[in-house]
Amino acid sequence: SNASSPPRFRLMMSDGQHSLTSCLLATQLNYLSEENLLVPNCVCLLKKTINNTLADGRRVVVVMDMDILKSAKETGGKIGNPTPYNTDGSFTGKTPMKASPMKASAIKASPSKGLTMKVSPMKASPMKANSASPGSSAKVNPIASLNPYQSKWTIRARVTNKSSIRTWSNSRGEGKLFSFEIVDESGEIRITAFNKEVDKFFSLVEQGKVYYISKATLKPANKQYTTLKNDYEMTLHAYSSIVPCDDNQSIPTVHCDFVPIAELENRDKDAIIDVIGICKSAEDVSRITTKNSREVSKRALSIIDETGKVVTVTLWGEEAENFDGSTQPVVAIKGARLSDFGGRSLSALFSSTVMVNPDIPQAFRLRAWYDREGFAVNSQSLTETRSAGTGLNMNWKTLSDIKNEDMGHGEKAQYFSCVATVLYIRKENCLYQACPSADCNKKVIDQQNGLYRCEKCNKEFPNFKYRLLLSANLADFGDNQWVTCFQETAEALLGHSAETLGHLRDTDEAAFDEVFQKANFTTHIFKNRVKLETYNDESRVKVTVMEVQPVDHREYSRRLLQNIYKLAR
DNA sequence: CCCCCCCC
Repeated sequence: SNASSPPRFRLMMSDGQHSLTSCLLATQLNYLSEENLLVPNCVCLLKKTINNTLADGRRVVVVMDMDILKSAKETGGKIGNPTPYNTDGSFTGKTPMKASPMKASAIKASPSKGLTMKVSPMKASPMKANSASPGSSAKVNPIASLNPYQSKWTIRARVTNKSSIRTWSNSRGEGKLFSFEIVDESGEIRITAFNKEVDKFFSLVEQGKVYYISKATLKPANKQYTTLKNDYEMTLHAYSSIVPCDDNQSIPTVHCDFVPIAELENRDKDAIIDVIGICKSAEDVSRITTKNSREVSKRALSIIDETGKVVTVTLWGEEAENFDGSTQPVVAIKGARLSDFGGRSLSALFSSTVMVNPDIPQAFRLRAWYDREGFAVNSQSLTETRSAGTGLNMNWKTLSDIKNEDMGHGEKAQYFSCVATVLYIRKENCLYQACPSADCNKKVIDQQNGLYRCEKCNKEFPNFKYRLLLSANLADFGDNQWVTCFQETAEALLGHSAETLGHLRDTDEAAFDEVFQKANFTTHIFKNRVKLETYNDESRVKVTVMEVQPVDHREYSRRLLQNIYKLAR
């Protein structure tokens, strides 16, 4: 080899009828090991290497691919006379080597004349375990044996994860693609189809089915983008072949290593894990804008398993849009990523497989457990959520609890949620004229000259804005409670803006009254702050409504059932 | 030839 160029190795090879002297790059030489003596097109004998890399005394019989021979030819190898060697490296003196009949195939030698080369393959031993399926002349190669230096192979594998069609547009062009993952007994690999191959193969390739696949291009996988255990990935091209296979008993189906939810606390951030649980509750789907200003749908689920722990899982895109959690299905995800958001949470990736009510024993076990007792367990979530959302980590109280538990008597204010019905809302003094400055809500003084003075801003304005400050009496089955609602919560309760109400009060008293009538006896979820306040030596518990939300009756009923269940045992 | 894995 030349010191200034990448090291090359001179090889002498023979297929039994022809011999070849070739130069290979060191990287190609790495393939010359026992593990890949697999491709039957050509039997070659590695006589010696100049470098010490393989100079460990071994003589290696290498079964190589046509493309290697071809590229070897182009890089300086030359076809010579037959020079057969025994597998121990000794010269037989005869031709050809142990030959089995097989139809000849041709290679084109570039650049000029076509060159036909007969091949008489020797059956390499690793192939025997994967002999051809009945009625097929194709030999089946293990996925693990594939590499870019051999192209004559056929694999038989099951589709474990199929993407939807995606388009791209960048400086290098635009197009569409889809990809899928396949598995056989030996390993797994990702396959990508572009443009025309998308049209040709997208509908043929189905999740879970088994296919014979051949004539695709292998290239190194970018490990940055894949968690599959393969150094290569596959690209389909015009001549690629994908043929459905019915004889699929031996091909493994998707295998999951489900991690119990409670166990997620001990796993590392960014771990890729499989998880299964009952979807206890699901958010509505929502649209968010990413940092790269892309719009995407998302939906968070809360899933629970036999450990009694709950974790939030986020689905994205179509998966989020199509998910229906209303029947509390079993959800299994292969390859979800563990994040540390909110303590511990999970996110589905593009490479994840999301299965709803999968036909697997773990799913049936979970279903039985949940319907029998799981629904009522005092579950704890690994994911702390600040928003109302799931209703799993809410501090639910009845109104009588406020008094019985002396809520708000401590140093800090306490927060609780309740389901309660409006008994009465005071109309009197519910609206005030406030400073029109954006961040100031101070009550203004009517100067009676068309101007309104704000003491806080120390300014006079020709206008004011209406703001709401409601006193309302709420009741549940056990007690009632006076609460205060400021602007936003008051607007939510009354269903009108402060501005509208102010205008109504000034112009149409009957309509104004009706708004209050309508709000009476409505039931909501109230999220409240409670604090004991002392004014003029008189202490009273003050409850302020922070949020008013509609009752999710399904979720509320479940909670009631759960409470009944707890009382009953 | 893609390679986006996001948000709170």
